[in-house]
Parts: sequence; C-alpha cells; structure tokens
Amino acid sequence: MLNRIILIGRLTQDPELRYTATGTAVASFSLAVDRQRANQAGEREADFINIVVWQKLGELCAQYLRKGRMAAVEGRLQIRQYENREGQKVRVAEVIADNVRFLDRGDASPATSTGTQTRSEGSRSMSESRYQDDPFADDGHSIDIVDDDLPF
Amino acid sequence: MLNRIILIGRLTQDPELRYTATGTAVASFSLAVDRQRANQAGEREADFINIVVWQKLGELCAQYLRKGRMAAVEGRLQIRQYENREGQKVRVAEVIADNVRFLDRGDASPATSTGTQTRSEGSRSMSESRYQDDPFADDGHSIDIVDDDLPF
Amino acid sequence: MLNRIILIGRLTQDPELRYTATGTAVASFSLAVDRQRANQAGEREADFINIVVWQKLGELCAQYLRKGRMAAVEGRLQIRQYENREGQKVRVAEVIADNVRFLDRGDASPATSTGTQTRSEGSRSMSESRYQDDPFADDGHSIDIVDDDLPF
Amino acid sequence: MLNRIILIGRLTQDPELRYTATGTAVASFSLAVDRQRANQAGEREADFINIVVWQKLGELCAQYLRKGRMAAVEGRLQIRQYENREGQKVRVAEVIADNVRFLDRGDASPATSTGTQTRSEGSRSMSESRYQDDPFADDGHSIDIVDDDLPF
DNA sequence: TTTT
DNA sequence: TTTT
Repeated sequence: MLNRIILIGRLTQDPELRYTATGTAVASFSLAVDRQRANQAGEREADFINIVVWQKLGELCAQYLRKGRMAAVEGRLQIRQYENREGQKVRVAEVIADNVRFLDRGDASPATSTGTQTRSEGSRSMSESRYQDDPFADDGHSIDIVDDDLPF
Repeated sequence: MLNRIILIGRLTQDPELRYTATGTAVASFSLAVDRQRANQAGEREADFINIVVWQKLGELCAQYLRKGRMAAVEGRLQIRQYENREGQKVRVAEVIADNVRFLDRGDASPATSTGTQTRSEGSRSMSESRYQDDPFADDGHSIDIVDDDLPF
Repeated sequence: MLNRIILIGRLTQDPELRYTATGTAVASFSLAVDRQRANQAGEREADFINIVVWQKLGELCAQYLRKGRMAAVEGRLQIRQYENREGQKVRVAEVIADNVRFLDRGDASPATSTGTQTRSEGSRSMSESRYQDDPFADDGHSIDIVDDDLPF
Repeated sequence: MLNRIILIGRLTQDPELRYTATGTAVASFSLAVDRQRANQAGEREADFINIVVWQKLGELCAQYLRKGRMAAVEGRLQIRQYENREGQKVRVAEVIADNVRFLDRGDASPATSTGTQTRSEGSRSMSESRYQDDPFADDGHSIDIVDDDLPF
C-alpha cells in the first residue's frame, strides 16, 4: 500500500541501457550502499542493490552515471518472482526508481563510451515526468547563495 | 551511505520468533505490499517483502502481529549473499526494521498460539531503544493491555 | 534536490476543499502525528502538520477523510514565506502530498456534510496520476464502493 | 505515529553550535533544498529548512559542514509552537536529524573558524548512537583524518 | 559480478 | 485551532 525507499550509494558498474520491444528505455545498474555499522569482524560491508530506471530518466542515468559515481535513488522495492530453468523459484529484489540525483559530477560530457543508444527526445527531467534543470547536483556554483539573495 | 525504506502492508503469516545462540530475539515475517498500479492484465499485484526485527521490537511484533494484520515498517534494505548447498550464489533481500507500527488492532490478546518464546526483559518500545506507550496505533485507549495480560 | 516525507497520523479536523480561480481542487487538513517519546513531563506530545493535496487526490481526501481518521501521507516539505499585514516575515511549513492512504475505514459514505464542492472529473486515483483501486487500505475486501455510491 | 523526512540540499550558512544548561550539544543550520519544478515564472525555487542536530552528531556537523556544502539529512519534522513577546502564537518547523551524510568534501580541515566549542566526549558517529567510520561520504580515503588532527 |  |  505504501512502498518507498531512498538510497545513496555508488554505482558498481556503468548503467546498462536496453529498450523493450515497444521501444521503452530501461536502464539498470547496481548501487553499492555502505552499511553504517561495521560487522563483527570490523569490516564495513555494503549492500549491492539493483536499480531499474524506466524511460527518459533511465536514458539520463545511462548518459550521466558511470561506475564509481555517487547517486541518490528514490523509488519502490519490487520483488520479481520467476522460475529458473531448473524449475526453482527465484526471487529478485530491485528498486524501481522514479527519482535519481547525480551527487558528484564526473566529466559531465554525455559519454560517447556507452555507444549506440539513441535518444528520441531530449529532456533533462531526472524525475519521472517532472522538469529538472541541471543533471549534476554537486556543483557548488549552481546555488549562488550570497547573503543578499536571501531574505534572512 | 543512506538506506531507508518505509512500507505499509499486511502480514502473510504469523511472525516467527527465534533466538540467537547468545539469546538475542529475532522476529521475521513476510509483508504483502500492494502495488499502486494494476499490471497489464488489470490485476493488482503485491510485493512480498521479508521483514526482520531484532530484540525487543521483534518480540513485540511476535506478540501483537498476526497474519492479515496491517503494519507500517521502517528500516533499511539489506541484501544477504550466500552460497547454497548446490554451490549457487543466492541473494536474499530483507528489510531490517527499526520501527514498526501496528496499524489495525486485532484481537489484541497476546496470542498463546505462538507458544514458547520467552522474554528476558520487558519493554513496550516499538522502536529500537525508544519508549513507546501503546502498541496499537489506531486507537489510543483500545489496547486492552493491562499488566496482568502481559508477561512483562 | 531531494525532499521526501512520510507521515502517519490522524486528522484534527475535516479536510477543507477549495478551488483555485482556474478550477484546480486543493484540499487541506492538519495531521496530528504522535511523537515517539514522551517529553520530560511524561506527556506524549504530537506534531500538528499541515497537509495540502492538489487535484483529484485532494478531492478524494475531502470525500473520504474526516476528523479523527488515520492516514499515511507521502510528499515533500514546503516552506512558504510571505509578509503579513504587519510587515513581518512569516514562514509556513506544509507538506504537499502526492500519495495518501486511508488507514482506517470510517463510514465510507461519501459524506454529504462537506456540502457543495463539485467534482468536474472522476477518478479513484489516490496517488497523483496513478490508478488506485480501493480508497481504504485497511481491509482487503472492504471496498464497498459501487458505482451507485459514488458520484463518479 | 510515523514521521520520517529525508532531504538533500546545501547549507545556507555555517552551522551554529550551542550547548544546553546541562551540557548537551545542539547544532542548527538552514538547508536550501531546490524544488524539482520551476514556478510559473520559470524560476527554480528552494525551500529553506531548519535543521537541528543533537549531541555528538551535532558536534560533527559543526565541525565538518560549512555554508554551501551539500548534505543528506534524515530525521523527523517537528512543529514547535510558542507565544512571542507580542503574544502571538508562532509555529516553527524544524527537522530533528538523526542521520546526516556529508555529500561533498570541503577543505576538510576541522574549521578553526567556529571557535570555542568544546567537546566532552569523542566519537565519529554520524548517526545517533551508531559507529561511523568516515565523515565524508564521497570518498572513502580522502578524509585525512588522523587522530592527531582531531580533538577526539 | 560488485563502489569509494 | 488541534487527533486517538
């Protein structure tokens, strides 16, 4: 009835961008989210969480996110259940993201390295069907906060 | 780095309560969380999400929650990875809850059905290490909890 | 850049439904959210948080929610700043909800008490622009909504 | 009953650190959280949200956060109500944070500018009562924190 | 399969 | 202005 998850972590790989038969874009990647507490052995572990991003937001992720980059991901947790070739029931957990923030800027050049995906229509929307101005949230100069700008 | 999930759903089974070798309580149950959108076949699906609750909060869940009851669960998503007896890598997703709200009152009678679990120390805390007055959120006075009803 | 809040509480009043000059519906109400910890005097306090719900979801809130009813509200925290008639800067905090779950069923009769608001277009969507089947979350079979009961 | 908010934004000022009569640390600062949608005038607005952080986490914020820095803040929304000197009821909204992530490294030098605050007890915990290894989330090794640099 |  |  209510299902909301928010994660901050780093990509363990470049996003993969695919298209469904009907042409809908789907990006997917794994996010390493460090746990807050070390385990009994004193090591800091991470959870590796699969993220799925549809449509234009997925295309933007494919364009701007890379392995190692930090991102905030907001969405819902989905459990997909299927039977594998051995007839065993398998459950796959993935976060269907509807909002992704790019938290550190890379070389923001829209990565030629990822090759051939084409973008039918341009948009900077980083949240499903909402307008979004700048893909990188971390650049200090975008805020331009000086005392005179603020009413307090 | 940040990992927060909030769910509202219904238990698909009574909680199971276990104790570790060192005596720590762990409750677990599966929560059915209805998706907001129907699938292409027009059916309303649900995600079945495993919830794990440690310590006193787990004991309270075991005591007050039952199959079919509604609960709000707050915690973090954890991906456990292990190798099964066939040598296959298996990934298990579960939500480690640190806050659980009981959203509809059942027959709040502290269920004898769950049998033999013992409780070392009493508390009504429903959030990890915070005091909490009444287990049922839907009704300030309805709980029918009097000291004689409870083993603590 | 990211702004997400999730609340569960009870309405302190019936929702108020208004329409903008251009005909957009806006519902507003105050939600009493009990704090988890008692204060130093041992009393359990609550935060009274103003909720604003636009469009069809707002109309549904006005129809189904009433004073005392429990709801889960998901949205973003907005701080409105204005100058009052005495020239003082006033800051108003409100949660702009994009998802509301009705957590206990009342007498689900679509309340004639709220009088005259008219609804241009019908939908049972409880989340902004998503289809939603049943207004009451607390009861799998409870919908009891048949076309004859509803003005849409 | 449930009250959870997660924000990502930038500080509009250096944190202020105070101590209660009983010696508890409290840091406070304002976080500028950009809205996702531009307003009707096409401008991108921000919400300026007051953040309050108690105890050691507050001291860490005072030490490592500065005006313009980006942070993720997790906590609960609290509405404080009081009467001002003119006898008017005033409502103040603030987020009581129990988890703060420093999302871009500054000059991580533990800021002499904030002067005289003293720290009774040391910890690097960035979440209330949880151990946390490195204050900056964006770079596991970059912090340059060695015991000699820090007063704890 | 894993990030810093 | 406040809910159970």
